[in-house]
Amino acid sequence: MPELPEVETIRLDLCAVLPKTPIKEIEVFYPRVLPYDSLEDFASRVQNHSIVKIERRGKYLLFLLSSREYLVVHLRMTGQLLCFLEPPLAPLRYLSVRITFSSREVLLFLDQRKFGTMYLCKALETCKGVSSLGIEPFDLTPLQLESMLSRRTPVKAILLDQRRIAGLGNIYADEILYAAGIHPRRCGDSLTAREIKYLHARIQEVMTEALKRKGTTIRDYRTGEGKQGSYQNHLLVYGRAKAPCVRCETPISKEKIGGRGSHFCPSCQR
DNA sequence: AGTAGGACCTGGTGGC
DNA sequence: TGCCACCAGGTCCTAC
Repeated sequence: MPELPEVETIRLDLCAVLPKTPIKEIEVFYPRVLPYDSLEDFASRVQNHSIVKIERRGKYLLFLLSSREYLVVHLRMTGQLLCFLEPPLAPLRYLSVRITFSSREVLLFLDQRKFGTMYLCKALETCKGVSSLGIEPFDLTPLQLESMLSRRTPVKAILLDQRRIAGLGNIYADEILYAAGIHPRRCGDSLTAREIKYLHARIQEVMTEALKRKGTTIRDYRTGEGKQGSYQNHLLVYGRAKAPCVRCETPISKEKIGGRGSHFCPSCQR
């Protein structure tokens, strides 16, 4: 689920509410949430340390601990992070991890599909997943985009490749390409300089708007405050297969491109 | 270097 | 209504 605007929204919300007090206890209810660390090692390295800062790279959340280690979290498809002042009384479905602070607040990691992961790392440069991430969309220059596109690969696959651009996912890739009027199957090296410049601007525009609206809630995504985002009300192609294009009324197509369901207007996107 | 497919999971939806 | 195949916002791995 969560792409850059969603993860950034969660980060901002958690920055406002997460306590600065030490972590008293960390309970793991689904062991595979920790792909690299043993439960004991993980708990002992987190316990008694506080969260100093929350950063983000691509779709990863990075909790800097007072031990100088990073607690790295990836929400994958259905992960949620919610902070409560008091631990909820009723047992929660899909609870993967519960972090309890010495001031009694709790941070819950809920994950219906259980794809989400958590691990510790000493330095981001050597951190699995994070170290190979590409450029943040907001830092991307038109020139960098041009060099990424100079290959015989569908432009959609290039936008989704986290080693190139970090943070774009399936929803926003479809929306960006629609806004840019570019067919997702076009090879990167077929784009003109003018198209690349326009595409670059649409990346910035869609990401800015999605962030402003605190992300897209299709089903599971919630902000750090447990609320829905609202960009789903502004989607023009994603999830609109067979519905009329808002510009030309041609039915929106849906095809598998680069292994992902891709929505586009066969008339507006060439 | 590329891409296609399967794996990891659970649950909602659409078709019959 | 009931069942089942298929699909889902992400990433990693293997095989071609």
